[in-house]
Order: sequence, then C-alpha cells, then structure tokens
Amino acid sequence: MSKILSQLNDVQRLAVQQIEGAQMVIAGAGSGKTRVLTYKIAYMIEQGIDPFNILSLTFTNKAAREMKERIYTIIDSSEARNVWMGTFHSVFSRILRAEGEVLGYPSNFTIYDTDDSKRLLKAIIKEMQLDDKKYTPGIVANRISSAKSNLITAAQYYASSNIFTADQNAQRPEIREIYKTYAARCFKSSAMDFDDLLLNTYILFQKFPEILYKYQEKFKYILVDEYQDTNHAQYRILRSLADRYQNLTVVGDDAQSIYAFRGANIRNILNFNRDYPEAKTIKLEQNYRSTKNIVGAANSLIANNKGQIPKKIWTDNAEGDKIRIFIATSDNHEGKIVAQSIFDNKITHHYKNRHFAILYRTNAQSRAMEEALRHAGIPYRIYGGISFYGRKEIKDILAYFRLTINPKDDEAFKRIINYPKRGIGNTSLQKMIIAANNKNLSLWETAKQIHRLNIPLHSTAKRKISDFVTMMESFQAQLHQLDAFALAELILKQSTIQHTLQADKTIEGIGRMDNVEELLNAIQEFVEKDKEDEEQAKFDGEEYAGTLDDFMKDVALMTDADKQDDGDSDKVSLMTVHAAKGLEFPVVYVVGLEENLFPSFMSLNSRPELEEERRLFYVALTRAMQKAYISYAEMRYKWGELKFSEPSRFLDEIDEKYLEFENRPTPPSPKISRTAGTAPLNKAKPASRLQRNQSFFKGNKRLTKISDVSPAATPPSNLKNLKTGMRVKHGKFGTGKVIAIEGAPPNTKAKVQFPAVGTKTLLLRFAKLEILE
DNA sequence: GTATTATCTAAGTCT
DNA sequence: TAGATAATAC
Repeated sequence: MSKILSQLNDVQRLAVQQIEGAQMVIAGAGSGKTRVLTYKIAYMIEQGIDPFNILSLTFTNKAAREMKERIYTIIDSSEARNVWMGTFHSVFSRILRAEGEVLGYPSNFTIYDTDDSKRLLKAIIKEMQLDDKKYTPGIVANRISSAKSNLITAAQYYASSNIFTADQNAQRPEIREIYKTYAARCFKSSAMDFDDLLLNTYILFQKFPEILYKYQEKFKYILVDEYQDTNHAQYRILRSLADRYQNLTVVGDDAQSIYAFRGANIRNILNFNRDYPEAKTIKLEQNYRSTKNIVGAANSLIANNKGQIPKKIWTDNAEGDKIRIFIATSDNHEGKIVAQSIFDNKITHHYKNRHFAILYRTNAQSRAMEEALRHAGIPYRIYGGISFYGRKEIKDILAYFRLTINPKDDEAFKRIINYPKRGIGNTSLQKMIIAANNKNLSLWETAKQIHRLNIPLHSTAKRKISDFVTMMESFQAQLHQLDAFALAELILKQSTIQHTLQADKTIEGIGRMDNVEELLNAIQEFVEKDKEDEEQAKFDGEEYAGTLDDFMKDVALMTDADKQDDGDSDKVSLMTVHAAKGLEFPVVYVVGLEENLFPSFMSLNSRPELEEERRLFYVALTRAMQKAYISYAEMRYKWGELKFSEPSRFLDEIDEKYLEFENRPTPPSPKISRTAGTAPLNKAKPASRLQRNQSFFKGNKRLTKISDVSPAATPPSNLKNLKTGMRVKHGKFGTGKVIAIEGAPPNTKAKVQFPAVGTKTLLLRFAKLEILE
C-alpha cells in the first residue's frame, strides 16, 4: 500500500482514494478533516495528477499555507506549490485580476473592505438626504451584501418588485437607489467589495463561456473545505467550475455551520447528493482530538438541534477530566479566575502558554481577559478584533499605496487628501466631490484638472491640491521602478506621514509608530520572499517583481488568522469562537456563557438563529483536546452599565454527568438591595443549579432585559436616590449641588451647579457622580 | 480651516 | 466605555 494510504484509518482512506467524481465528506469535529484533504491532494499528485489541475479552497489563507507545507513533506517534493490553494476570495480575486478586463475592471482594481464600503454608503445616504436613522450604513451594507451573496445585481435588485415591497415594508424603500449608486461608484473607482469578488466571478463565468471553459480545464479537480459555510454565490461558482469534470470533493460538518449571518447556506451541504446524484458520501465519525468527556458533552449539547445529517461522533481517547464550570461574580472576576486557572495548570501540568485558548462570543469580552492576564504576567495574543490592517494609521498609509496603484480609488483619495494636514479641508473636498459627481469623474481626475474646472475654490486651495497631485504622480511614476519597500519608505517620507507620526510622543503615538514599523517589516519580508520566488514565478508565467501593487493585492483579504506567527511565540490565544474554527488547543476556556450573550440576544427570536448559536458553542467545546472550562459571570458591564446576567441555557443542555461545578467562590459580592417589583427575574444570584433550572427558561418567552442594577450595587451608579439639593462630586468638575433632575431612566439628567465651572446638565448614565451626603 | 471640547451613540460573529 | 461626530472657540 502506498505510504500515504497507510497513515489513514479505513474511512479516511476511502475518501482519499476516490479521486474521480463527486464526493462529500461529512467530517465530525476532530475527525481528521484537514488530514483527509491534505493526504488526498498528496495522493492525487502521487498518482500522477498534475498539481496545476488542482484547486483547493480553504477557509483561511493560513490554512492553505499550512496544508501546502504538509504536502511538501508528505510527498517530499515542491510540486505542491503549483496547486491553487486559498480562500474563495483570494482565488477569485486572482482570477478577476487576470480576466476582469472584459467586465471593465483593470487588473489593479482596489478591494474595498467593510470600512471603505460603509464610508461610501454613508456619503451616498447623505447626498440623497435620507434619514440617517433609518438608513444606517450598517443596515444598508447588510442588505446589499446579502443581495450580492445571492447573486442579485443592483439592476436586478432595482427591478424586483418583491424586493421593493419588502424594503417598503421595512420602511426603507430607497435601498435600491442606494445600491444602484453604490455599485456605480465602486465601478467608477475601479473597486470591488468582498461580495463583488464572488458576484463578479460568477458574472464572468456566465457571460464569457470561453473563460469558464479555460478554468474548467485548468481546475479538473476541485476540493472545498468547510463546505457547510459556503453561500449561494460560492455554491453557484463551484457548480459551474466543476460542471465539466465533476471531480468535486467537499468536506464539511453541518454541525459546525456558523456563518449563516454572512449568507452561508446550510442547504448546500444538505443538498449535495441531490446536485450530484452520483456522489459518494463518507462520514468521518471518530474523533481523534478530544477526551471522552468533551466529546460526550458536545454530543449531548448538539443533540438539541433538529434536522442534522445523522452521525455518531465517538472517540477512543481517554476519559479525561469533566468539564469544569466557573461562576464568577463579574466579568473582571471571570478574567481573574481564568488567569488563575491557567497559572495553576501551568504549574501542575506543565502546560505552556500556547496550549491555552480563551474563546468568547464577542470581541468586547477580550478586555477583562486581557487585563487579568496582564496582571498575572501571562503573555497572550489576541486574534481578530481590530485587526492590524484595520488600524487608522495603517489604513492611512495603505490609502497612499492604494491611490498610487489605482488613482481612481475615491475612498483612498478622501482619506488622505488632507492627511497629514495640508490645508484642504472638508469644504474644499465637498466642492470637489460635487464637481466630480457632476462631471462623472473620479476625485483624482478632478484634482488633476483643478485649474481648468470651474470650481469655486480659492487659488491657494487649488494650488495645494495640485501640489498633492504632483506628489502622488511622483509616487505613481516609481511604482514599477522601485521595489515595494523602497517605495513605501519614499511615500512615508515625502508625504510627511513619518514626520507627523514621529512628532507624537504620547504612548499611543509611539504605539502607532511601532505599527508602522511593523508594516514596513512586513513589506520588507514580502520583497525578500518575492525575490526568492522570482524564478518560480517566471516559470508560472507571472510577473512577480516585488512591487507595491503586488504587495497590496492580498492585503485587503488578509485577516489576523493569516498573519504569520511571530516566530517562537509562546502565548495564550484569545479569540472569538468564530475565529477558532478549525483550530485546536489542549486547554480551552469558553467564557461568558450567559443568556443574551451566548446565545446572543440577537438570536433569541428564531429557532434557526438559536440553533446556530448552539452550533457555535459546539464548535467552541470541540476545540479542546484535553481540558475544557466554561465560565459565566453574574454581572457584566454592557454599554457602560453593570448588568445582571443569567447562566446560558446551553449549560443546562449539556448532560450533567460531564460537568463539574466549581464551588462558588465567595468573594464579597456587593450587597444588592433589589427594589421589589422591578425585577421580573427574581434570581439574580443563581446560587444553585436547581434553582436555575426551575426558573430561567420558561417556554420560549424572551427574557426581559436585565438592566436594572439596583442603586446600591455599585457606588458610581448609586444615583437613583439622587435628589435636588444634594451635594455631589464629579471626577472633572469637582463638587457641586444638584439643582434639578429631569428625564426618566435611563436618560435621567441632573442639573448640577459647580462652583468651579458653573451649571452642567449631566446624563447620570455616563457622568460618574458621587453623592457626598 | 483647525484644534479643542462636548455630546452622542454604539456594542455580533467575518472575508 | 470608547470612538465618532457635532459644536464651539480660535
């Protein structure tokens, strides 16, 4: 038997050996899914299939990189580099850069990230003079995004009476206008947003059969990871690509589908056999990752979902410890408990920092964890949140790069026309925008012709604008003369960004400078790596010159997960459960298991959404190899307010035999005097499990918001008893006297007379007033 | 046009 | 709480 096959179990081997035809692998958590994919590709190459004919779509670019490396070692050859491997978005952007011309896009098109899209939408909404309460960029962006994910173009959206009616009913009839304008503006700027990468690829293949044919011939073998999370657009593209040869392997687990919110359609995996009647289905049910307790707990949890592909996940691994549940008094306390537990585990069981992960539902929860870890001297790394490329200082610099590469990029233009300050303020910019829209020009073209166009601007302003144009043109001229690093340095200097940043000696300023350094390092690394690859690239018939536009190609698609690990870093990982998909850790802490948080309050209205939350928790639990901990806090800061929370219903869904409740530590919980009657949930202190079971979930009645922290709960919010005439202390204004109280909670305001600063009206919710009586 | 201050408002997950 | 925006003063 081939060496490759001998390293697999029977079912895995079956999956690997079937090269031809359609195949669906249902891979339970920890069942060696990646192993199957990796070995299958290795095996295909070993069997003589040309790696150039293989397309492998992974969930992150990092996963692609790691898979390639593993294939190198399995087949002991560098042939693996010729496999096309990457995320849907990165692979399709590559195709669009090569072929997009027929759709009217230059190969240097910009990829707008969410931030760019929302800024543009905001500008459009403002131009159209719509009510920005009804039309928030977020809501509109979601609407447009889901349309695109379902392959509905702006024109189709506009023409559909069903959609229009739906929007009308939602009090947002203008969305079709916004979408239309938005699409036109993006096109004019030679820009695509994330969804466009899919939509346009689809259109490309539809409209140009000869191009589709070319890629069908190229990708005779297609493998897709995390198939349960593909959306309609991805589904349709795959279908057309695989149509000719039907050699399509999809791997996934319906129990781990957690991306419905961005259009993932679980039916894709459920209907695979209908789409490909000849397809073989293979189920990987043995879990190699986790202990019996963890697998058992996860199984008992997920059993609460309906309508799954039936499967029985089991394991041969050791029994392991029961899952321990920590009950904390507050979010900060939760952080301390987790940090303490990590500390203990390190000492007693000799774990390294990198063996731990802390998983949470929302990014905001990371703060309490960070603080506690910092305090305990435990190094950590946060994935996600505001990613590196999302930082303002980085985005500003990237905007220079973008405008250098694609001068039509209006969002980049707006970002940097007055950064660093060069005296072209908002008024001038607005005038330019109006002129640009009237003449149907990009802002760049408008700026270039600023002297010729009839724009009511002062001549000084015009001169400053043309200075800016001259500077940018000098960068553009260097684009293919200098390598990325040299040009980046030049831009930083000439634009005076470097100078501006260096002048800022505050801690944040230094931090920003550090980030810029890091960006430069990344560019430097890229240039060097590119030089190494140059030979190979030439062989591929591509031009890899290590220039800035090369560097920028993938930046927008880069996520934190894709970032190279900074060497031998031994750090605890902090991330959302979503970000943890596909990863595993010896010890996992899942924190914040509270109603309205996990499951999220957004999901409580419908069964499908609740089930998705449950799958999410399932994903979280199954990341753990040896030990899993779950925690929740009885009180948590939300929206700047301390709120009571309830243990998550999911805790009760796990079979109790897998759980072990920590003795409730008894720190001096603040004395709580609940006002009678105001608390519909009379169980702020979930003292016993029994009590919780009886009370917290009755039918599917949505829980009343638990917002009324009673007056005595915390000193800063001890303000319900505030009366006129009282003396209070304010952090900034000093002591003063209350002269009036107005408004109803939560918007109660107090008028306070401060001897030092005069009368102030303060929102009690925010002002930290202290009563001095 | 810009710097500073006050006020508002958002907080779900991601390519 | 923190970041964004509006209002204000310069």
